[in-house]
Amino acid sequence: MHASLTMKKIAKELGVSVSTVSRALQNHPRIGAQTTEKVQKLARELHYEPNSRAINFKNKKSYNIGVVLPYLTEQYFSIALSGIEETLAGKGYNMVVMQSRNDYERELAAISSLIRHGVDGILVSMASETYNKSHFNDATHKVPIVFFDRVLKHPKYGAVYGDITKAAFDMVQFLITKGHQNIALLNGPNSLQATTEREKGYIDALRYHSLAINQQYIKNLNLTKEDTILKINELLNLATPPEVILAFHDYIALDAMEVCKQRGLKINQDISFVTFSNLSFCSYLDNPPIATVEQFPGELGSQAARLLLEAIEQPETYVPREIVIEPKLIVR
Amino acid sequence: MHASLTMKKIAKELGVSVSTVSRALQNHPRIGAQTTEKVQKLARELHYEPNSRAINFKNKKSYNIGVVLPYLTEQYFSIALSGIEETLAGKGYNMVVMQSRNDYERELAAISSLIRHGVDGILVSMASETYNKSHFNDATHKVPIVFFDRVLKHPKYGAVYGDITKAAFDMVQFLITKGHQNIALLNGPNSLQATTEREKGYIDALRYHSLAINQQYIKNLNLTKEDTILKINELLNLATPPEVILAFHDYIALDAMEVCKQRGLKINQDISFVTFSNLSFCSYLDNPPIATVEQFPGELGSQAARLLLEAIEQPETYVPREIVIEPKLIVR
DNA sequence: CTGTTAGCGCGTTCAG
DNA sequence: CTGAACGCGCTAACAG
Repeated sequence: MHASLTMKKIAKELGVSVSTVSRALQNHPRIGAQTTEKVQKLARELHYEPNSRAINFKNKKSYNIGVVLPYLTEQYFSIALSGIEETLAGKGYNMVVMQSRNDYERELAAISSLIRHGVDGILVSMASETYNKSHFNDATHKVPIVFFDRVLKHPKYGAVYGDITKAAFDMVQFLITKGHQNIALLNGPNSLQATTEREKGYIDALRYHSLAINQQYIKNLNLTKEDTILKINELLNLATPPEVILAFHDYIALDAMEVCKQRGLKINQDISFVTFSNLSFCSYLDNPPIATVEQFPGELGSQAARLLLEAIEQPETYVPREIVIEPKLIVR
Repeated sequence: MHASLTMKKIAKELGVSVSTVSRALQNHPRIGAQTTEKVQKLARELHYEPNSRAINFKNKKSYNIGVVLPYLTEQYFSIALSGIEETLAGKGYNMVVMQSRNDYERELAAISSLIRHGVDGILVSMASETYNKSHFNDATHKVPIVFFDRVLKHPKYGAVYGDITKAAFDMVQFLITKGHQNIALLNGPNSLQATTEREKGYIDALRYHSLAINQQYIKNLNLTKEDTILKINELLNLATPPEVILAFHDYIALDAMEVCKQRGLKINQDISFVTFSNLSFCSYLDNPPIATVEQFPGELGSQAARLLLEAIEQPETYVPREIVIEPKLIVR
């Protein structure tokens, strides 16, 4: 770690002014050819690199984007993150990542930390425990915010998400046409917008096919394994247990499957599962969920990043808007 | 996005000097109680927040740490990343993440981008395609570098990694005592230090138990699925195919298992697998690898972060060193 | 073509 | 107790 080499030093060395050095380094046309050459030569020899902190300071930009999401160890989010990184990198931005762990306080702390660290904008996938949303309002006075996947729908914010209602509708319809009638829903927590939408699609499809809605078939989960075990047992204990279960995502399905197996049920025979995420390892299972909804998390992240960059780079013309990514039903 | 609120404005508003505002905001003892109160009150009302870019600039610190790793969608790395994030967050640092995708050029670009963005230090898990290491040398003149997991062993760099030789030795010994003799190794690429170490442990254990080394049982993979399929087929086509296969990591084992199944072999009966990572979803498999090595990636990341913070915060006393995390054999 | 000056926002030293 | 002045490194408007 050398003592930092500044333009000042190379200016003194060459007996020219700092601004001449500055201009020579950026090939300013109004600088003499041999002066420019002389400066660039010495800069190269000394391995001069401009101090990015000074430049950021002057430009009021850091070219850093904050990302706040529940867990980066969840494959779904890590794929989204990968999409974000790719898009940002292409535009010269870097990505600062923080996990909320689905906790409101942590989400709050993450956002304020990012702002204090001087990011140019923030991408957020909301924590499931976030009921009070005022911190987003505070933050957006400082930097633009765009939501992805777990979004807050409000004209003030950009948002990129999948059409969960349609996905749920399509999924249930598919199950009905396959002859299933007793279809249960292991849904997410109430705090997530998608939970309501998923339930709506589920109910709409049943109604559309003139099937009764059984409220006992609808369970909201808090995303802990314990709760999943509790709720799947409640379903299995019903007088008429479901034949198919729509699970919020693959890990919920896996935990529920375990319980079924322990109770002597054969997966995809006595009971089947379908899910709302399409994680790669499911293809390695002997009895994977029979259908799943691909939500294209990478695309989600990428589009959100693009929207945020627009907000940052064209603030005058930018209008917060929502982008909907069509999910795709995949039958295995 | 408001026009930025600076100390200057609140100073003018109150008819005091900027330095008074500065001092009042940090509760400087030599400022009058009511002045301090007055300043802090207005600052609160106006939601004043110090401009971190200015502070970073002055302090020559960004409190940002760069992390470069192959793929953040690989669970192993995302767990490491999670450990890094947690440790850094506790010390007020944020984490800037970039993927090398195992590509040398991308790794190079990532490191130089991070330096240009002004990070205070860099954590690296090397790309498998990185044969030329000079960029690390260049980079470390600007900021400290600490390696984790896929390390470059050199006195100049800090490094945190698992004792792969011992892990491989223990694993093979376990298999031998279980009565296995024909043990093959689906190893990583040659560019990774761990590949050599794993092979050494494997060979040492066989020798220790006076078993012959069969070079045909040792395969190096380039981590593509195609190559895995190729090499497992080569093993299965041998006159005496192996009974057990040590796989570099779980995804390699899964791909290899697929091939075995297609060829009519029963997993854990005709042929068994053991692996060098312990990914959560394996517990959901009907026939998971019979044993695995837990390498504690979160701990690896966390320790590397701690080491790097030491390098950053106590540069005078810091001496680059290596920290070895003992892997643990897990029998299922 | 090049040097001087000013300023970005903040902390700190030096005066008073 | 408080203000003025300076400097961090770089860029750019303003003078020559």
